[in-house]
Amino acid sequence: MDAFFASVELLRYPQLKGLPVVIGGGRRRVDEQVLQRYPDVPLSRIPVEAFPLLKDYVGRGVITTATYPARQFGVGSAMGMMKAAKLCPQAIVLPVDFEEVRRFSRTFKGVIRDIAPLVEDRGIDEVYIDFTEVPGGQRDGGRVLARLIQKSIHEATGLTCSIGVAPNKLIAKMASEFNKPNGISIVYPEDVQTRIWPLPVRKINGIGPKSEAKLHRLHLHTIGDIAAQSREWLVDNFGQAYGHWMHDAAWGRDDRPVVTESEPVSMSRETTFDRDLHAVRDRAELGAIFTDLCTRVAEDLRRKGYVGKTIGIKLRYDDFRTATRDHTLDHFTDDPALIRRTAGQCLKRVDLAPRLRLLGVRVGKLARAGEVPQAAPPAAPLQVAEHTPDLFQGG
DNA sequence: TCTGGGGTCCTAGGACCC
DNA sequence: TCTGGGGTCCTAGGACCC
Repeated sequence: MDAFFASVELLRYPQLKGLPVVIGGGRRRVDEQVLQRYPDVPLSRIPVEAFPLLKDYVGRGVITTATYPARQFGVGSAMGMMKAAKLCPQAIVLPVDFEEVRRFSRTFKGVIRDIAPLVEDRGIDEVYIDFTEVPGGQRDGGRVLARLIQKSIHEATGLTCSIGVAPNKLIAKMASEFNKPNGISIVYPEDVQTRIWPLPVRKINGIGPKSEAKLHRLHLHTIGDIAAQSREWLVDNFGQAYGHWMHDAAWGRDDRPVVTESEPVSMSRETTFDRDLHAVRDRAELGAIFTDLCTRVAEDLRRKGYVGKTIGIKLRYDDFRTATRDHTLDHFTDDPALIRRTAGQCLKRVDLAPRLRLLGVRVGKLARAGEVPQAAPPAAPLQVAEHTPDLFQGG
């Protein structure tokens, strides 16, 4: 989907079309205060001047999506709001409305499944679609079906998307970016040398900032540069698994199937604080946040019908270092109190001297609630000795 | 003025078992 | 008396993706 989060907001506020708009930020919903000044005005009639600007933003958020006009200023996904404010202070800022975005996500995926049933979820705004057996899926290299999907999504949602059609997922993903927004791009196997090799290495889905930097140090900049290396050389420099994968990727080889169903591996909740907190000095505040995170993961588990065995915590220190600890129980649970107690024990195994900027709670080793061997004993006997208050509790 | 939140997968060492 | 070899699980960290 093209600039998905932003496009969803533009449906509500069409008066912002053509303007630089960024979506993102933390919990400071500046917009609500501003927009509440117009209680009886339809959303689409609220004057543009009333919307909050990036230059007035305060907080630790990052940008989730920027409209194309905003991107002209160099702002984009994952950029800190404060940095973006320097590049484009006049941009309008809106918070993420997850419920609304999820609603549109379900709608567009439903439209696609009605046309082509083999769909793999790739997050809220992306899917892989297997065209192979869809009637008409081969006409004009897939362009006819791609157009039909675009048209159907637009009719159902008013939103545009970009589609890449290729022999495999790896190339299709790259192709989908060739004609953004509202574009279609067909890449045939014989096009790899002319259309893929000139691209920067970072365009390969699976090469991130770290690998890019290492490739640059080795004087490899384009995908063609990687393809020119021997498999052995890549294995020597990047290890067995990654080296082989990189060689295949550079040659456009990818045999991963489109996976239509999958089970979750873990569920987690985490939060970055407005200001860094100290385990001792801000104990009460941290304790409340910690308990809330545990409660929310437990709610997520119950709502979705899962139980988990491994309870973990995640801390981020003021210098951005991350620490994780986890503990595997001998039975499955979705009990918030047990999650809280177990996570509390994990807390005792990390350094709590530096200030913290983030706290998270994770439950892994999931199983469907109905399919575990035996029901979790409600008052599971976590050893009495272990059941001493953790740092965020008591007193 | 740094850098969200929710995920997956991989690696590597150690425990433990046969 | 000198250290096998394979497998699985647990834990911590990290790369990467949307």
